[in-house]
Amino acid sequence: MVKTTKYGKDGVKKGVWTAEEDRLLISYVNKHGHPNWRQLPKLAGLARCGKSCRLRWLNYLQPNIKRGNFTKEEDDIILKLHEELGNKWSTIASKLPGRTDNDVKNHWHTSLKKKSKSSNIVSNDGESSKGTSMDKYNNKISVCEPNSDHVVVFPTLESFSFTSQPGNLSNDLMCTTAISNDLPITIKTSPPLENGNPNPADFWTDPLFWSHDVFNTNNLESFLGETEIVSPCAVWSENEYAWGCNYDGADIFYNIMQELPQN
DNA sequence: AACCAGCCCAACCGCTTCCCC
DNA sequence: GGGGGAAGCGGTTGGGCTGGT
Repeated sequence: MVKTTKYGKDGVKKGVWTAEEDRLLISYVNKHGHPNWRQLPKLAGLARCGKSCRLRWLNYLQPNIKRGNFTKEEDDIILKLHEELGNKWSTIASKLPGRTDNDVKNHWHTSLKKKSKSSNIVSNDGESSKGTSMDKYNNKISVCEPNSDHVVVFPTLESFSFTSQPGNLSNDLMCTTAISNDLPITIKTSPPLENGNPNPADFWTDPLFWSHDVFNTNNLESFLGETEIVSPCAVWSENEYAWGCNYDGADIFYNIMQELPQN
């Protein structure tokens, strides 16, 4: 940013706005509106370009601008919409009253991008999205279905077994998830296999690999004979693990979970 | 207290889209 | 249809702030 005041070769002022400039801009727009931004600075007595005036008004001076920290709800909306729309900041901002595209964009780059990175899902068509996090210290996995508000929280996560190194995919990569609550969740698990181990290669490519619906933990119990789901798991990178699940009839997700730091 | 690194965010730049003639 | 000007949009910059050493 040009925070110290500078002048362009055409005499146009750049840099941080002074209180007096703000006052002039507010006063003019309140009286006349802004039918023509290019003409506005001349008429308002400002040594700025129209673009600069427009930006200052839209991002800072117009009424009902909300300042201060983003709420958890706003964060969730941004994360969800960014997943659906990508960097369509103005569209995302339009869903958040009082927030500007610049606000949303800055907030994304300074805060949400990291959050988003720590909870990626890779779907079976190879595209990345977000929504899964693992907190093994608090025994929780959360799964957020792309393109919906639906979040499933697996309430207990009793054991993990990661036996391979980052980048490896082999038959000894297993994730054991024990569910004890009677929750209305749907999970597809791998069918019993001849050798007892799923093939991790299929895990990445075969959408039919997971074939059994389980509608609650009672069904799960009757299906598996025990309240334990064993699914293939890959060590994706340091502190990141991948596993697969499916619920509510949605397509197979290959979830990348980041191990959260212990509090 | 001084220095440094990383973060935050206001503002700019350049490209795209829209709209009017 | 197309040319030009205005507005909109997203990427990027960099000064100030803050927390750590």
